[in-house]
This record gives sequence, C-alpha cells and structure tokens, in this order.
Amino acid sequence: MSYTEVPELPEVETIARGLANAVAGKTIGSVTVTMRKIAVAPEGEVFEQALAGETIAGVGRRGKYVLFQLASGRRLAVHLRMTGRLIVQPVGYSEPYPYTHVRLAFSDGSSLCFADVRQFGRMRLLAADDPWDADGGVEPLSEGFTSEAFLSMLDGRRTPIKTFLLDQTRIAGVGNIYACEALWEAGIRPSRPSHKISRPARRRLHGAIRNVLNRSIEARGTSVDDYVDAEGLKGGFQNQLAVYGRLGEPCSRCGKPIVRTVIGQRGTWWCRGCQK
DNA sequence: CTGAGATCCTGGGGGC
DNA sequence: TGCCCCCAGGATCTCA
Repeated sequence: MSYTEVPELPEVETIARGLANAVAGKTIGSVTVTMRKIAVAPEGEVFEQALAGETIAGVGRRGKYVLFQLASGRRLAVHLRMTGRLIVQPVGYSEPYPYTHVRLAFSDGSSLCFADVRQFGRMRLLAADDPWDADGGVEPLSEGFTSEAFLSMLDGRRTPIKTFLLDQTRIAGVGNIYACEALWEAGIRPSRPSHKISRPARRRLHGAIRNVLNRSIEARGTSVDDYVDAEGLKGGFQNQLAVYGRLGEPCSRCGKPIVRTVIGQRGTWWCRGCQK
C-alpha cells in the first residue's frame, strides 16, 4: 500500500523555494481558469482580469500555503490540500500539465499550472489591504515558537496531542506525517490528552517538532511514487520516516511493531513500545 | 470547549 | 483478468 504524500510545511517550503527561483520577476500575461471553484478573487473582482498584468515579486510560505507576493502589493495564496501541484512549464509547452485547473501564462512564454486531481486545492487572490494570515497559527520554525510558549499552549487542553498538533490555528504547517514523526521522536503516545503531558515531555516534543521539520526541509520534503517538485527534484525524507506508513515494521528504537490507529478521524502510526 | 460525522473528490487498492 | 466498492485525507461546517 502506498500513501500519497500530502504537502505539509517542509514540502510547501521546498515548493516555494523552487518557485522563487523559477518565477520571481515574471509578469503574468494572461490567466486561464478551467474550474471556477478553484480560483477565488476578492469580492466583486474577476480572478483572471485581476491577476493579468501583475508581476511576481517573490514567493514564500505561510503554514501550508504557498504565498505569491505581487508587485501591486496583493498576494496570491495557494493551498495544495491533498493533491494540488504547482508546475512550471518552460517556453514551448502548449499543453497544460494534466488536471490543470488554472494556468498563468507569463509574458516570456513560460507558464505556471495549478493542477489538482481531487480539486480540493484553492488559489485565493487577496486584496492589498486584506489582513489574511492563513489560519493564524504560530510558525513552528520561527523565533516566536519558543519552548515556553509551546508548553503553555497545552495547558487545559483535553484534546489528544496528535489532534492538537494538526490544528492550524495553533501551530501552522504541521500535518499528519510530521505530527506522527514528532510524537515518535519525543516518545509520546498520540492519544495522550495534551494537558496531561509532563513538562519534560512537552519540551522534548517542542524540540522534536522543530527537528523533524528542519530535517525534512533539508531533505527537500517527503516524496512518494513519482512526485517531483517545481524543479523536477524528488524529496528524500521518506527514507527517514520512523513510523508514518510503516505499519507492522519494527520500531527502530525498541523493535516493537509499528501500529496504526485512528485519532480524530486520521490514520495515526506509532509505537506501543516506546511512546507513553 | 470538544468530538463525531458529513462534505468535497478521484485514483487506486482490495475483494471477489 | 476484470469489475465494483470503498477508502484516504485537510479544511470546514453542522450537530450534539
């Protein structure tokens, strides 16, 4: 069984860095939208018209969103959800990438396709004065995500720690893979009520979240099957996964078989032997 | 606050 | 080999 990679913070970071190299400075000539629900424009505007003529000043990331900073001061926020892809096509590609729903044609003849088999992803154009800030969670690799801040975030929260880690209004960018991996690294049972976790264990988890995300970014994210990023490169973190998708395999720390349970309606991989 | 369940989608895995 | 069924999964919404 294979598990489709879903872009989380490290994957989105990798994609954004690739796009920054590939499309920053380009000017959008025309925009084609073939699936209306994917492309969201500010109130009273038409997506294609609003975007045409814009120049891409830079590309970054906020949580799991790819953020295109436009020269006018507007932003284009893209969420890839499950199967969304941002594919750069060099000059000469007449056919859009398969499952393309939105295509930005640049004035130099190259283009950017937003493709998405399952149609869950969205491209949202934000007005210059829109205070949009993703879902508001703290960036786990920022200076603001201190150990002390994380420790107190868990106070009084009865929700399972795994569910807490996936809450984008608390911490931005952590998804199923890295929640599982960080909990394994910290030796914490995913179903543990957040407020019952000891201070030392909270500190371990804080470090584990950052460590796992940083290591994955270094490896250019987690790839499964033939996935490649905007530069045509595969990620490598799938080779470092300790528990995610490894049902039945021996835990590299204690040897007990990895199990899969469901927590908060999400598949959760962990080790009964060393996650308490 | 918290959780359960439904919804949106489709490819592909599993069962027969 | 072929076909049908059903599930995964992030975010969001309703309901309890």
